[in-house]
Amino acid sequence: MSDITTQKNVSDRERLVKMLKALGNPVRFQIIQFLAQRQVCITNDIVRATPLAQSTVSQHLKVLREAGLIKGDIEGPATCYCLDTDGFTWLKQNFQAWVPDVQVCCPPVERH
Amino acid sequence: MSDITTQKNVSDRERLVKMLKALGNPVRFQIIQFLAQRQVCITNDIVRATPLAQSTVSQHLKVLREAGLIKGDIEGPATCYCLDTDGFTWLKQNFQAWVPDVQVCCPPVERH
DNA sequence: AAGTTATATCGTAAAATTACGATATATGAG
DNA sequence: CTCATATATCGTAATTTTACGATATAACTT
Repeated sequence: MSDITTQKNVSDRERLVKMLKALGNPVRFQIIQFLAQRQVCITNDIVRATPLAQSTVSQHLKVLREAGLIKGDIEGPATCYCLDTDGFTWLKQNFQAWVPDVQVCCPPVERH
Repeated sequence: MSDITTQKNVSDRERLVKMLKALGNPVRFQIIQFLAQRQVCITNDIVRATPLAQSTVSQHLKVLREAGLIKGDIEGPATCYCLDTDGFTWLKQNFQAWVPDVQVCCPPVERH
């Protein structure tokens, strides 16, 4: 309990950090934007909206899935992706809770 | 303009993604938490609150600085760090704006 | 001036991420 | 059954990130 890596709410914090990490990549961030706009689409729609190889997109989708940001339902030969409602609700709440609201910062301090 | 990597607001999006990436690392996230709690402290306070080497912490601080999340003022021989007010205000606003608010997701769709 | 403290940067090793092509699997069409 | 389509996974190369020790710099102390 002496350093900042041993605290309470570890699993919540880890979940949040995992989500932020997943979003902190330009390709994945834009896949989320694309999915938010399209609501529902299959993998191939995302691949075609991208300059990347299908396997690369599939890998990014896996990261987003494992972060709890998207859900994929198998529909016949394709996989139908959409945003994970619960995941995003949780993210928005916890982002507000964990990421500091800064009011005043860097007051002039005297250090001796 | 045909794929999702060519859109408007690129620099805002890039700035947001850069911030999310910076936060999407457990060490850096906890440095932010630590700074939010302590308001102001020098590098060595953070190093001592951490199991990591000084150079490693310094490197993480650089990432946070370059993402616009913290500011460092040189005070004598030490550097005095605090959260970047403007950066966090911008982040919170743009997170709300860019990260989708999901209401309904995955309606049952018929695919032919 | 010499020693101490605080920190950033450099060089580098190890690990993780990102991207690709190839492949395996599964579904639907003919 | 065969072919086409859709996608996940595997193997792998290139790049980036993460971490460390060593070093350079800068400011106080004595």
